Amino acid sequence: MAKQVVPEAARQRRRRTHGGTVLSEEIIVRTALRVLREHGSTGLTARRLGAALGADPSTLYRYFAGMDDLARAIGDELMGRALDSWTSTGDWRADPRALGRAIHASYLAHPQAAVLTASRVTGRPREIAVDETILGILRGAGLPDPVAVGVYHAFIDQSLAFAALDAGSLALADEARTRDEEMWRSTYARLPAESHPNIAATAHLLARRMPHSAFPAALEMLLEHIDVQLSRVGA
Amino acid sequence: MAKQVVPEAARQRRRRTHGGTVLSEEIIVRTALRVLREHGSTGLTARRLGAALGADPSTLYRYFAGMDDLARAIGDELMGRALDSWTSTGDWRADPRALGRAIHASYLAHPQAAVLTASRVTGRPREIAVDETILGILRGAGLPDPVAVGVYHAFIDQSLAFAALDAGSLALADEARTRDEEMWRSTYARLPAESHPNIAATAHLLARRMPHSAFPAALEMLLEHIDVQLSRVGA
DNA sequence: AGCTTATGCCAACGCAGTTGACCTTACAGT
DNA sequence: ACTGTAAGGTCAACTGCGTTGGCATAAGCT
Repeated sequence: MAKQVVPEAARQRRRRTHGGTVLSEEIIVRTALRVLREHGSTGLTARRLGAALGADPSTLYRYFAGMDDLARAIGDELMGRALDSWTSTGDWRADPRALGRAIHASYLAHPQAAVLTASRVTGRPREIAVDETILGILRGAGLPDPVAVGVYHAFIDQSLAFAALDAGSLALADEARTRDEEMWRSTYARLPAESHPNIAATAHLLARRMPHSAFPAALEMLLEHIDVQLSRVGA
Repeated sequence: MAKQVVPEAARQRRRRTHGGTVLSEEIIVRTALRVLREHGSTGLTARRLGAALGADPSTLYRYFAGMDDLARAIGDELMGRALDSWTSTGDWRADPRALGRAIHASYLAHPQAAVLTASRVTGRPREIAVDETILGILRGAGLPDPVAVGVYHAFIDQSLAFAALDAGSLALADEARTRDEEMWRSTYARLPAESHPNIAATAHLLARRMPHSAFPAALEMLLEHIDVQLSRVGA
């Protein structure tokens, strides 16, 4: 019966695996992060993870409903780490900036895992905690509820979306990544000025800018937007 | 020899498949889009696509280096459709708004395909055409080159990132999607006000806002940012 | 008409997720 | 301390995946 998954909190009888280790959701997720880092975003397989744990692949189905369920648990872990690394200062401008960067950084610390998970909203406890925190900051700053909800929505989706996109390029194999970065110097820089005048005119700027993330800039635009909204309300 | 892929332009001898159809890159990509729509973002397999084409799966390797190569071709097709559906008006504010929405809409018209491809930058011709167009709009509006490059970067990444994220929720199976949308009414709306006061206070607004995309709002923030930058330059 | 070879098909490889049957051992109740 | 129960481990096998090498055939050139 691989369909019945016992929740972590209700577990009591933990047997040893063939390899001698004692399993738990936490250990499995941590090991999965290691396997992902070592074998890439498509390298997390039940057999490989089982081998890394010293356990049979089918054992995983005692803890997760399937590989998809495991992936969501990994995403929840990254979101939790982001929130843990963040502390409130009470400043409405510094707080969302730091939290956004914490989320982005937490996912980018595990690019291969981020590729797997950042594109989905899980609705798990730690994600909800982040939501509550952001809404609290925005409402505390004085934004009317409808505006706060709109900004919150853009904030969380933007953070996750950029995390997924930036992780994608970061997760490329070394060879592929440098080839990707070189593209801006080779392909784009060599476009003739007649057919692509704007790219040609800014090629040197593009080569410097494109290998980095646009997330910080987008985040500042969001904060700027809050500024404008607050001045309209008259806070 | 499945490694030698003949470029589409150089093809001459087209044989009929067992099913009677005559193949081409375009037909394969179009059929792939159909298979993706019918079977989901993970449902595009060589065997299934072969069956849909009335051809042997291995035949695909005469046209693409592998399933990954096919995926990039699909992404290029979506980007091309976005650019084709857009026409310049000369207005620096209306043009990027319409182009951003065209990109977003083109990907969301094929959510399952977007999930597969929107997270990667291809550097293919049609993507380059979009880049050149945006840079032209921004520089034409009067932005200094460094600012224009920064805004362009945020614009293209934001469009792709949101396309990937929004496509993700749209690509969920019907059953899973409605369950996802209901989450904001059930799970979030039922959170106790003591532990989650901000979510509780705005639950009705969240339920209305969250099922929709935050991309339009983020796009407006970007346009707003251009406004501010232009006023600083003094245009 | 005949030659070349691009382009199709077939069979098979290793690996994937997943499941059902089966042990085995940790704990609860006495 | 003893024992019954079932959680939680293993094993073997299923289907389907991407991919490849060998082979057949028909399209187009001369």
